[in-house]
Amino acid sequence: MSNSEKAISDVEQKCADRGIKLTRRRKEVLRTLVLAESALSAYEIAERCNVDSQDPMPPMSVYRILDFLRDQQFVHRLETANKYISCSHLSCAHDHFQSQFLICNECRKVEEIDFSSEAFSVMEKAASAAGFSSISPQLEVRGLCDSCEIS
Amino acid sequence: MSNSEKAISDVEQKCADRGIKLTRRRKEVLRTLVLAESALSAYEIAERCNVDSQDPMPPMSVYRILDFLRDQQFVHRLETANKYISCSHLSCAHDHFQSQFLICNECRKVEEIDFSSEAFSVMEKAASAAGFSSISPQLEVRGLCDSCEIS
DNA sequence: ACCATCTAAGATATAATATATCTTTTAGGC
DNA sequence: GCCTAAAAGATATATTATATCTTAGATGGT
Repeated sequence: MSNSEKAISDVEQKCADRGIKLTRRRKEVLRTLVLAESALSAYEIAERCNVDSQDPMPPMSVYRILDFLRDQQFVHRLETANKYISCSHLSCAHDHFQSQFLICNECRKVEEIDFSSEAFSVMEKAASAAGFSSISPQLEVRGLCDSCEIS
Repeated sequence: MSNSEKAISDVEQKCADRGIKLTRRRKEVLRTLVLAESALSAYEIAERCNVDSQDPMPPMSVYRILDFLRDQQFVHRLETANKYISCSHLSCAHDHFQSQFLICNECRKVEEIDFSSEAFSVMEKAASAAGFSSISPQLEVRGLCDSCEIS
């Protein structure tokens, strides 16, 4: 089984465990994101679902389904890009509340990484000094990936 | 002179130094942002310019003017909010290439702060381990400001 | 198996944010 | 005053997103 199909069946299992349904439509959206080489907009997801498919996926359904998948942490929204990406931990057993993204400004490649807790606490300290707390663990950092840096 | 008017006249001076023009329209947009209690969308800026003004400011002009003001670092775009905010260093003599924002998820208050270079290098290290470099110094961190945290 | 109920999906309208492009006006240099 | 370049105006349209109402499908109780 491919990594992608494994991820999807792992999600299916998690849904069963949680007593929720990974319907055909939800699976279509999830699969599209798992197979995508980059983050996609909701309308791009709809388009891709509609290649080789009778029964078109309306963009509005994509939004509804993305809400569901995001609630379940199967999908993340990149706030700085207005795009969506599948979680890179679909097959992990543990919960992961952190999600830090590195986004290449050139080729739009996205890496989901885990900052050290040290890095996070440095941020929390800076925030707290400015009167902020309950800092969200989602962080989006833009830069250049190695291949784009060279060229 | 109020702080706001001082900021605007300092910008005027900087423009003169740089050989560029802070036109009446540009000043209107800048003043709106300097006076704003929070970040504003381009359309909100246009609306506010149009209160008590003959000669309406079209939203499309706001976008053009925002491009100019952002090029000059007088204004920043909050990528996670699709809104614009005046730079908090309008009256500073030094350049400031860093801009980190703390955004309150509750009341939308925004603080522009300077992370320590230590904090930044921790981030750079994590990024570099994942194959990213040339990390942008703009960072948007969401959380709760002190007053919203209490309530 | 039938119906009641609840959830998901479909359909439609419209809001909010943003870009592209072409024309007109304005400001400055000569 | 005239020419040029920059700024502003005007218009069309693309992109992202929310709201709402209706229909279909799955689930559970009897």
